[in-house]
Amino acid sequence: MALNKEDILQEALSLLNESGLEGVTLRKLASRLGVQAPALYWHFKNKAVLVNEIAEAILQKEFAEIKPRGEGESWKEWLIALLNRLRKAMLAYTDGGRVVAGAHLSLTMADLSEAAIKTLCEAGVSLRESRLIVLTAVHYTFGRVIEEQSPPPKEGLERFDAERFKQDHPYMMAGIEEYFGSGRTVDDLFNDGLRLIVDLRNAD
Amino acid sequence: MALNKEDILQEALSLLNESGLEGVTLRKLASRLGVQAPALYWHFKNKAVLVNEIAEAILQKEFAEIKPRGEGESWKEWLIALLNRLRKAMLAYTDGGRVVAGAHLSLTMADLSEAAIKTLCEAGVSLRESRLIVLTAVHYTFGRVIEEQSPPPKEGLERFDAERFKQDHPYMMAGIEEYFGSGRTVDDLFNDGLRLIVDLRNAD
DNA sequence: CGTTGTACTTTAACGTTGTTAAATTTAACA
DNA sequence: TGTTAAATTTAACAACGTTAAAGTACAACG
Repeated sequence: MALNKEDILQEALSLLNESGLEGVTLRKLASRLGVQAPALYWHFKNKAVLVNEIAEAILQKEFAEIKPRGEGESWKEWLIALLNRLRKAMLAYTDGGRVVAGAHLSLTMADLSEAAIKTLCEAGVSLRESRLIVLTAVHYTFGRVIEEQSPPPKEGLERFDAERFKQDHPYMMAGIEEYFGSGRTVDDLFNDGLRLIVDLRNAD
Repeated sequence: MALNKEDILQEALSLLNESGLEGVTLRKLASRLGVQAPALYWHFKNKAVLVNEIAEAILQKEFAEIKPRGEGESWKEWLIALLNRLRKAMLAYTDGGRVVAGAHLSLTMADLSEAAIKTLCEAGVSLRESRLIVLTAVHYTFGRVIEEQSPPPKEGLERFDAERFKQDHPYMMAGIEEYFGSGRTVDDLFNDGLRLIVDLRNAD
């Protein structure tokens, strides 16, 4: 019963979720599949392409098909929904942001960008602005998710004077308190930023 | 003549530029410093904190001091200039984006964010919007630089049908041609995106 | 002068990683 | 059955981060 690319990727995904990107090791992955590490080299030429395919698999779970814009839906709402799905796809796996953003040459990302630019154009936005908005929103989403998935402050990593920090960054602290104190979440924060980019400044 | 943190970081920076992040190995770094690898452990508790300090050093080269807003300068221009410096700092080193974005708990980044939010507030922007704009712009910059520093398509990495790709992504291709064909650069693209975020939609 | 102690480095080793070469098993088909 | 291609194993390599222990330098102190 020969191994199969789909199964390998499936197991790689759950290993990723359990151990993080650094934990995805060829031997661990092989062992879970009941096989020796070098066997994987028959299916992937090296680890880098394995990771690339993991990224593709992550995206594919959410973007098997890309919903076209609905009737009563503005292109802005549509684009925001699309990028929420992109974020969700990456957040679904440990280090998903780093994995996906680091994967160059992703077909799914290309299809997604193509669909987005096309949708904006067909809604009357110029080609240049369509591309600009989509690229900006995508990169924002990458940067944002990578930050969200950064490891927690690592309790006690060298002595870090929290009191001193607060004192030196009053605006940051006040801003955090003001924002989350009013019941908003990190999802809201992501979408508020997105709305800046698509120029939906005072909506919802 | 004992080693010294500054010298180690300086050498680490040049090694980073020559070999990329994966090339920054404790043995290579030690060898350049005329020392054995374990010697570095007296100065850094492990490689992770070494890399964190490398990130800090990268930022510090550009942000030893943060220029306050000038007289005739709008907060939008000021913020855009600041983020251009941030991008420049990261682009100055191989994998600088990944290194800096991956470094959590960077004091320089915190100071930078604090200064930015403060500057916007003092220019009359609300605390919430100041924070929102700054966070969004910073994450956009991270995502963008990481993408810019992604390794070149790796000539011939598995068979990749460029012709097919162009055919399947006409809007992307047209958008690229339209943009760069008119003499614009990647720096322009970065700034055009930035202007979306700070709401400077039709200015140059 | 000799001793003690702290700052810094080396030597030696461990376990783990990605990867390759070669031998070997498994499956498919004539 | 015999042959060929597909798939995996065994064995090994160099390189990695990291630790423990020993060693060196040098200042301070009695």
